[in-house]
Amino acid sequence: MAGFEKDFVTPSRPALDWKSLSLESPLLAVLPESARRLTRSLELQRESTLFSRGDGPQAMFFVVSGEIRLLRRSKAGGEVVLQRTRRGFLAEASLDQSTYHCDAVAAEPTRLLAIRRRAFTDALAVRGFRDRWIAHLARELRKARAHSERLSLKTARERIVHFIETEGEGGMVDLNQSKKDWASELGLTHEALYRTLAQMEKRDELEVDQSRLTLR
Amino acid sequence: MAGFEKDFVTPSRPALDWKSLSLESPLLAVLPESARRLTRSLELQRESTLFSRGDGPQAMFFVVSGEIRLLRRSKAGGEVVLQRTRRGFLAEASLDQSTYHCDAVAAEPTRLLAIRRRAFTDALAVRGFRDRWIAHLARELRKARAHSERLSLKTARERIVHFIETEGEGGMVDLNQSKKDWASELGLTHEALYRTLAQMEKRDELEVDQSRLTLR
DNA sequence: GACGGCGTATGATCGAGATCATATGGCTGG
DNA sequence: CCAGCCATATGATCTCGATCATACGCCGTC
Repeated sequence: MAGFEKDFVTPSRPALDWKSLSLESPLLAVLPESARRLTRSLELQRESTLFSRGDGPQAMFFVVSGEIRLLRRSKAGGEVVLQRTRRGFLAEASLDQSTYHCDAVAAEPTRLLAIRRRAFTDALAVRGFRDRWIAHLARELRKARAHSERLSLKTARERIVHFIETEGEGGMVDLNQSKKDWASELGLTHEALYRTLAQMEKRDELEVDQSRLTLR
Repeated sequence: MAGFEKDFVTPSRPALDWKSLSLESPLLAVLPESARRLTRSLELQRESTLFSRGDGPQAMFFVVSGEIRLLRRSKAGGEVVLQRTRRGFLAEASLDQSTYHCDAVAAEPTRLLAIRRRAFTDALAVRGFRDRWIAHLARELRKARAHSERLSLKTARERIVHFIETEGEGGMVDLNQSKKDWASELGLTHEALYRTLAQMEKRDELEVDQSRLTLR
């Protein structure tokens, strides 16, 4: 755990900037002061381990930048990615597990917040925070299920349309990521995405203006 | 809403069998008595609508049998499935929405429970139930994310391995569904699944014994 | 006991996307 | 200012899974 325990007993450290963190996530904005006091920032290098299977969860993590992957390694040496998190809470389900069931590894240099577990569960006793946490989980769940449904569509065109219909407003979305990243979110290679976008544009099914996509 | 409102004011109806419902879901097992009293059973025919976009949520639904699909219809007539639910809570995120953002339609004859919304949110104030609801959401979220991750794998073989590694125990799973249903969960046609299983078995990568799959 | 429906299984063919390759423009850091 | 990196973009080829077809065995029904 990379000397993680020590961080909480170290008396004083550079104060976190909760103003700007609040912009990262509405949930951080309402995190009670008592929990904020027991929150620390940490940085991980590429490939370094945040926690391992069997560890007891000590904290709730929030990825500020970079990427954490949850993975399960089989004896055969194969590894399977359970989840990738780039910005957002990590392993929300770990709160009520006595040990982690997977490993967490930084896929690139990553900055995250660690909210002491006990402080976080105490925060959940606070009505306002708890309600938002429930709402957060429910929203993430809806998003994840829509994502699954999208990935089970077979053609690039269908996935694109599904994305615009579900993530957009009245047949229009503004991508807030590169097309390359979008391609991987859609479970496609970037080549396939570029091609399909070009084709749909030629057929007048879609209008592409930078990162703004409009369905016809 | 299929005369749904009326159900709650009708004074007495055949009592629900909470014993057997509790076996369906551990959450139903701990649903407080006050909420149980405001729970009704309903049956929907194939193609009939449970609720429509713009309706205010009146209840939390639990699908007992059959299938409900949440879908968004575009003006162009295209429809996009956001989620399919066969057994389990439906649209957990609807609790804190003032109106539904999608339609809900029965894909086949479906039996479900409707827990009056107010009764459900009141139940969430009860500590024991709330904690379990949070745990439920977190677990479903983990499952949904693992599912997405699996669907973003490109080959049938990889998806099968991912499934066994994540859903199974020590490289072994017991499917509790037909291979055909499993194929659709994996985002494959059943033909592709049968073929890949046969191939993996021939190569001694996998042992298939009825619904029991063991990875080597 | 015949029939129909469904899950299981495999063969043949086709096509969409993966893969590999190449090119261009923009941004950044030395 | 140039070199290098990355997102964008498109061409050529190949592969895996989708699709269509056929068959078998099980089970419940009439």
